[in-house]
Amino acid sequence: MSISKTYTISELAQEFGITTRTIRYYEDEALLSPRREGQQRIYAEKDRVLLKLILRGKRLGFSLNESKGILALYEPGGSNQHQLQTMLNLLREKQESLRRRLEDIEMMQSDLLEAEARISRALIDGQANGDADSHKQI
Amino acid sequence: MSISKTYTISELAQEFGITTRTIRYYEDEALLSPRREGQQRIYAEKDRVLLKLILRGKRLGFSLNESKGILALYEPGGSNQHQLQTMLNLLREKQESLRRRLEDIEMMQSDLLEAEARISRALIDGQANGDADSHKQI
DNA sequence: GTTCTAGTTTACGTTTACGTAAACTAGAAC
DNA sequence: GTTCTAGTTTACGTAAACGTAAACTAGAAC
Repeated sequence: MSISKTYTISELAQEFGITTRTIRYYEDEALLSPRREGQQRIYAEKDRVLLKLILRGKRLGFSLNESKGILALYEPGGSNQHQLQTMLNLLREKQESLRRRLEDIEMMQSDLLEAEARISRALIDGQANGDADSHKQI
Repeated sequence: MSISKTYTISELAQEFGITTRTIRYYEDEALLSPRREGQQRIYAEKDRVLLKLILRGKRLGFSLNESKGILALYEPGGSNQHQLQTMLNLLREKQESLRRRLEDIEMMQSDLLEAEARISRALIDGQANGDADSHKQI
């Protein structure tokens, strides 16, 4: 196996447009646990992927704690039947919640499309009047 | 026109599974502005719709301030060409951001599907062994 | 050897989005 | 008339997710 690439904290910060403070905070919250070299943190590709997943979760409105739960699903562990079943259940919950969010997005998208049509119409109407009535409240 | 239905604050709170405190807070933040009857708040259907949009935004990870911006897009106003153009731009930004979120969801969904497959396999393997090795870390 | 440059720890501060408690009001029910 | 039952205002408290500043470390560059 080739020695996989590693990253410094500021490299990751720059790549994802966040601060180093944020990355260290995620470590405090036990979402990341990079290797140490002396006193410096060394991030492996795996850590980078985790960070990406965390930020994706954030954009979707998951709390760090929820994301933590999701990250656990990617880990190899969970050895016995009971733990595996628990993980499967959690997984399905998360999938459900994603489906709901998908619906939310779709509804909001169609709302925004309607709004766009309405505003576009108003713009065109305005041009037709040579913008004579642009002071009027519609 | 028929007199449209109105709601009390606790009716809305119950319908959406939130507290009255939350609803009043949204009013403080100028996201809602219900009618008053004496000292009581009376919510019209319009207010209910706004509330629904706010909560949808919340589920999608929008801050109240972002939602406020989105709500503005549904209002009739914005009379002159410049304002309309600004709104149109804002609209398209929001649509872009929704598209990104949609991608996030799709990626996370496929990740979760993979995880599900992996865990299901582990479960079945476990059964095949009569769970003999359930203590082993995989 | 000192002066950058990242990186680190520690710790207090801040914003957002409410929770929670206290003290008041006003109609309804008895 | 008082006792519920919503509803109201005011105000302090809180959890999450960082921001920000201070004081330190350690290798690199000169």
